[in-house]
Amino acid sequence: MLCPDRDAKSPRSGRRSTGRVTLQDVARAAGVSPITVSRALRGERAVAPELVARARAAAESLGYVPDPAARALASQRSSHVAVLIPLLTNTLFVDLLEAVQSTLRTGGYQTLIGVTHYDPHEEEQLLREQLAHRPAGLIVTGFERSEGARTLIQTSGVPCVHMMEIRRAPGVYCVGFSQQAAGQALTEHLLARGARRIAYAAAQLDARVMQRAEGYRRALQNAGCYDPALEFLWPEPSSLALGAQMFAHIMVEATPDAIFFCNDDLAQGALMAAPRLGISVPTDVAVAGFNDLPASEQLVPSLTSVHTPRREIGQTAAQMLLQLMRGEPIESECIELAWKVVQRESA
Amino acid sequence: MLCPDRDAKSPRSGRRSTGRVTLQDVARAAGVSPITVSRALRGERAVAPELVARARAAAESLGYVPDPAARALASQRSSHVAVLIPLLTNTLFVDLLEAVQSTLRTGGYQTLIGVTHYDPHEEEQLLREQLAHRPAGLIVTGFERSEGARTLIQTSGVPCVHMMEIRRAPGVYCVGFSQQAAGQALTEHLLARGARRIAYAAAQLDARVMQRAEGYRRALQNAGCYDPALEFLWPEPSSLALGAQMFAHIMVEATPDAIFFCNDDLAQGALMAAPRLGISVPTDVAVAGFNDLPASEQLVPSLTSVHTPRREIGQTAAQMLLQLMRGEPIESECIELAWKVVQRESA
DNA sequence: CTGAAAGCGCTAACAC
DNA sequence: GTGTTAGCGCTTTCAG
Repeated sequence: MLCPDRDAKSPRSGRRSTGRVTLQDVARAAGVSPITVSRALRGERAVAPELVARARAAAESLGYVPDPAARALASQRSSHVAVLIPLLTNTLFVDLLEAVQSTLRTGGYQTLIGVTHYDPHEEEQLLREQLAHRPAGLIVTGFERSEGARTLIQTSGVPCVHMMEIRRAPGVYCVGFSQQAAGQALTEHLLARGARRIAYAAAQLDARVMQRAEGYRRALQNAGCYDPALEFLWPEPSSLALGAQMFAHIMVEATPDAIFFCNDDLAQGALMAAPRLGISVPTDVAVAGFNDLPASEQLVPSLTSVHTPRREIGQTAAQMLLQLMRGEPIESECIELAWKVVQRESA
Repeated sequence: MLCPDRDAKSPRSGRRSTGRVTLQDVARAAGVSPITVSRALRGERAVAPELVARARAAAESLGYVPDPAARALASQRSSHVAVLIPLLTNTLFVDLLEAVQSTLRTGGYQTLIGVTHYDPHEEEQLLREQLAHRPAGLIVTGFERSEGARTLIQTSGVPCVHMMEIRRAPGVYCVGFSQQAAGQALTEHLLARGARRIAYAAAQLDARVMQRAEGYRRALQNAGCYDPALEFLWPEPSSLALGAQMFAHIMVEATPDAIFFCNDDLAQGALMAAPRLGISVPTDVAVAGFNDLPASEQLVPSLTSVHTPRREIGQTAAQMLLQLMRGEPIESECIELAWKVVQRESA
């Protein structure tokens, strides 16, 4: 079964034979040329249905598996997609990654992860490494990056899709939503519920956080109750513990009647810490995380959050990239997904 | 600067030139043969220091980046490492992944993720796909897998390191700790604190959960207070919500004086739900998650947990794999890392 | 619609 | 220590 006459033609036989079942072996078994098998298996160009069947059968019976390295070398394109995300410690990005990964897998692509830690320098370095591997595609988070990184992406010629933010520009592919609009909507929702002193609690301060802050500001300015003293922008990394800390600080310093936490971590930490802090959250304090806060609505009288379609963003971005990589036409370069404000009252 | 006489020797010139800077270009610039540059850059075999310097300089000035596909094809080994984990929704595995990924990166390897969803069939399928890419190494979680998967790993010849569990056997590489011993120690700790009716709350029921349960059982049997009615083994996937549900159920059905949750998720969910459930956790109820529960000790009088060195496991496993891939000698095939029981009293 | 030839860029094997 | 030669397994190009 194993390539009986593999060395028939090479005089200094089998010098580097790897024991792998090759296209050549399949071709011999199917009684056609290697290139025909290649085309048949890839479904590229037109091949007589009968030959396709024979090729497939032969490949199947020999257990043929194409060698990705050889394929990449010959075609100048690999089956890898590099995905760059800021952190793995934030469930938002993990959810995105998971959705991206599983969608790409169905398309036959492997996912290479890169964690930037919100560091432009590290992102650029990572991009350089990843692009050296000639990935078939690239998925990055947001638009905030170094000039060098931008150039690397552009000149690489590798199709790239941006997640989480949207920007309408020619040749820019993105899937996300308007962070600012979402922030504004959430704030308006709190206003509509009667809150007036709404604090904004943010950490990390990446681009998206600041866009949400801008939405918050506009909503309050429109309502005539913007107060800079209610903005708490802390640069350190977001975490549950920091959320608890900020919550304690804000409740004491600012006596707000609602708090808009810029993300889940902070909100969740605040909610969990509340009992210990002895701060009995008054009925009119709403805590608003930016996404879904699992199982924590019990801790406060009311909880407002914006449900953002994380998994859908990851999936849609991956699908768009698949189309790009396959050279298929794209309907829209920029897909804006819907989020919604969700209000939950404690039971 | 760009390969001036690239087509000098090929009659039907430039048929498929890719514009990439190749080893050939560097060799020309350095005035040596390609293979010498290759060896110099890889630090393989002995090359005259002077030539090494010239090669490096030329590579640097031309901006040469080795082509991984060509390298993989020629050498039959890629620079990819496949990492298989059960879930991305559990922080344990995310932490492991993060540690593995960053350690591998320092060694020049790329991480390919595979999520098995605790499904042996899916794992086998994934393994098949991943191994087709001839990864340089493989990292998997635990030892519980299908016979087919085991065979795939063995016959692939790809070095493989197991995380999280330990098993001393020739040719088996692993980094982890004894789940059973940890479970037993935690239970004994609770016993020492005076608890007698200790419930075991578990979900998912993978191998590691059951090993911890076995430790729990032994500790209670030794103490003469094992009661099967206190074991709650629910097969559904673990989550915060499930933790809340189990907590309510257990407190009503079993009136325990301590609960050993088999993992963080369940414990955290229980802690968060407690206030709403109206179950004022009595002073003598200890809730023990299996790992670190961030910022939640405030919710119960006392919290016992086992701190397992997740990041250290990931890092150590990756380091071991790096040694294996480089053909370096390994001191120990099986590394057992230390965990510790941590007791925190509410302030 | 099918095939022959020619590499993709690199490294293993062997000589010198 | 260095170079020569011959591929790794696939796909592109160009002819039929």
